[in-house]
Amino acid sequence: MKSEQLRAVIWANDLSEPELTRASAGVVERRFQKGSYICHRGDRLDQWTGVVTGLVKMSSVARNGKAITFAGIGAGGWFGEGTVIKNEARKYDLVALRDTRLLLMNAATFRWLSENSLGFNRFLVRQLNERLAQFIAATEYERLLKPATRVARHLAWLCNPVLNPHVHDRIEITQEELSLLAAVSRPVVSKSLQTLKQAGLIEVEHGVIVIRNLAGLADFGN
DNA sequence: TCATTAAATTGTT
DNA sequence: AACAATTTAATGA
Repeated sequence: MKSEQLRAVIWANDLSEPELTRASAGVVERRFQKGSYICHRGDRLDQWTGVVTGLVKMSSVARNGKAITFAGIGAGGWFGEGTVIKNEARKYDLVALRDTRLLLMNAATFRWLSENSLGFNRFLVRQLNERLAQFIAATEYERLLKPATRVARHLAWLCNPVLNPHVHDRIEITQEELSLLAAVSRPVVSKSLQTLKQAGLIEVEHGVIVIRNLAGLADFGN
């Protein structure tokens, strides 16, 4: 991939010119159709992955057969550093919820950057810290039974400026996609969105949700 | 550019 | 899960 294309990526700002050149040599773009698996749990997809456009769901299947969603990754988000760093199999499924363009960085390039680029490591620490905060919040939210609260949290996470920097206050997501993320039925999403709208936190358009009050969303139900 | 049609999305039963 | 209503996207004049 050309280094000019990589400049649009959030961590490119943290890299020096030679580092950026090196990085771009190890990155390729791939497209995934709506509904297709990017990888299954147990695969050895040892590539660091970024979302250019689209929406990816990280999920797993529990022993009782129920699907558990960990997180949705939107435009500008990067994931998979854990499997690359530890060189182990994926611990979750990755599904494209809509047509998605991904950037894949091979493991050798990732390791070179983490060993040579201070800026790259700064980015990684910031990202890991933010994700840790999100997962801690997720353990708490499992006990929250109110559907509107679950939907609100997922919307707030999708808007997280550190994890999904290119998602701003306008999320292109259908209620069906949101129901897949929040693990509730689509009618419940429909009702929940109306509740959140009445609370003045969001605006609902067709295939689009506009965030009016991000802090309020993250805090909804508390 | 505008009208017609097909497809997607939403809200409700 | 299935329905009707609404909006967008696609097609062709």
